[in-house]
Amino acid sequence: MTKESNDASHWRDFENNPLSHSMAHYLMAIDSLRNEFGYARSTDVADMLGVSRGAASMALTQLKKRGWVGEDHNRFLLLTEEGVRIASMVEHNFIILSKFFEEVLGVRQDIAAGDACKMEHLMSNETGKRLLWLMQDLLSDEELAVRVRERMKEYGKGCNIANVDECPICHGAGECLVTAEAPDTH
Amino acid sequence: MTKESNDASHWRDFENNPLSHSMAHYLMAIDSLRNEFGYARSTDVADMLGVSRGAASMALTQLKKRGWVGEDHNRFLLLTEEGVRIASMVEHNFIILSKFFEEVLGVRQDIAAGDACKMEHLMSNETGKRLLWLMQDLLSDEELAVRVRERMKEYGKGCNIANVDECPICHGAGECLVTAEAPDTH
DNA sequence: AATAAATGTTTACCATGGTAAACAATATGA
DNA sequence: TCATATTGTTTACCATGGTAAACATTTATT
Repeated sequence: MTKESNDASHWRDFENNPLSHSMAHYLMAIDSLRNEFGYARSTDVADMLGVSRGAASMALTQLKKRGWVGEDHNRFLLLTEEGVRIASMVEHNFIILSKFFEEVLGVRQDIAAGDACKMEHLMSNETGKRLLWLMQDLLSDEELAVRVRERMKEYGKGCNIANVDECPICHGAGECLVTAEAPDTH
Repeated sequence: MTKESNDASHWRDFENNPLSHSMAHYLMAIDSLRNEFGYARSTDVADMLGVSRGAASMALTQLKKRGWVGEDHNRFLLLTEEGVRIASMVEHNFIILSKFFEEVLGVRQDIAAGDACKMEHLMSNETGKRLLWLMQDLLSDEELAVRVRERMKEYGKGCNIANVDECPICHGAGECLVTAEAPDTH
């Protein structure tokens, strides 16, 4: 294996993701505003997202060009069919991820929501649907679900793996985060 | 609730993440090169990541300023203690996520790896450690693990939830992705 | 209808993180 | 040693996605 073949081709899929985090939130803001107030204007979107009217104006121009946003007969913003599909997927991914982190893994609510918000637009539909499929069981009252949740309750103040060799992931090879403190960067 | 209070304050944590996707991969490239060849130079990093030497030069200057990268007595690139910690966490997160997607959820290997690569630097240590804790069980041969994996095998060609009302997440409210096709954007 | 307020757009700017190309500094080999 | 390669850095540029401020347009209100 040459060093070039290692990683070069795929790591930049992140920046080439067809849907940016920013665009996802513009779409969801329109969806949310229309559900709550029945209409959405550029300024409302800007206020909801906490950006300037100029930023919203330019972003919405892009979204219209991509065919994800349109206007209704009153010139209010409207998601196209495709726009609705994308916004729905991201919203669904957020709910799936945050519920999984919070209700299955037992992560603190704000951390769970923060992590989910960052990842929501990056999880593929395939992964999202399978995670949902699993959670149908894990959030039920059946024995399997109860035992998984019981197991997570044993996760104490920190991870109780005392020895790095016990890590089922790295098997003690190299640096292991099981016992490590979180860096300042997270 | 005003519309402003909704979402404005947190969705931009994504772009304010102290560790960018790009920076994470520069750190991991140095780690990987040193493990494989015993040294890492700017050009090697550029080749491994498939970017120009100029881009690598500028990125590495930033990483040195942040105190995550240094040079050894031969002027070869070196991760600082903090750099190692960050690179390790991201690498660990990648392994945890891709194993979870592939071996627990049954996602196709390339999709699992792609999703994990995009999310690796965004998952908090808290969430990562708890997911690892859960996977210690789910990847074992114990009854609980076997039953979870059996359950995932029942996930057929698609999600078999025929009716949106059956979705345990949205309970039929609004657009539901359970039965939806993946948009082109993923 | 005239004025004022609200809304929307454009412009010049910022930062990140790429490129290509010019240039500078090191190695290396005849 | 001297010429050539390799390695590293800088520069001018690109795109995304923000800001503030100027400007234009639309909607109310008197």
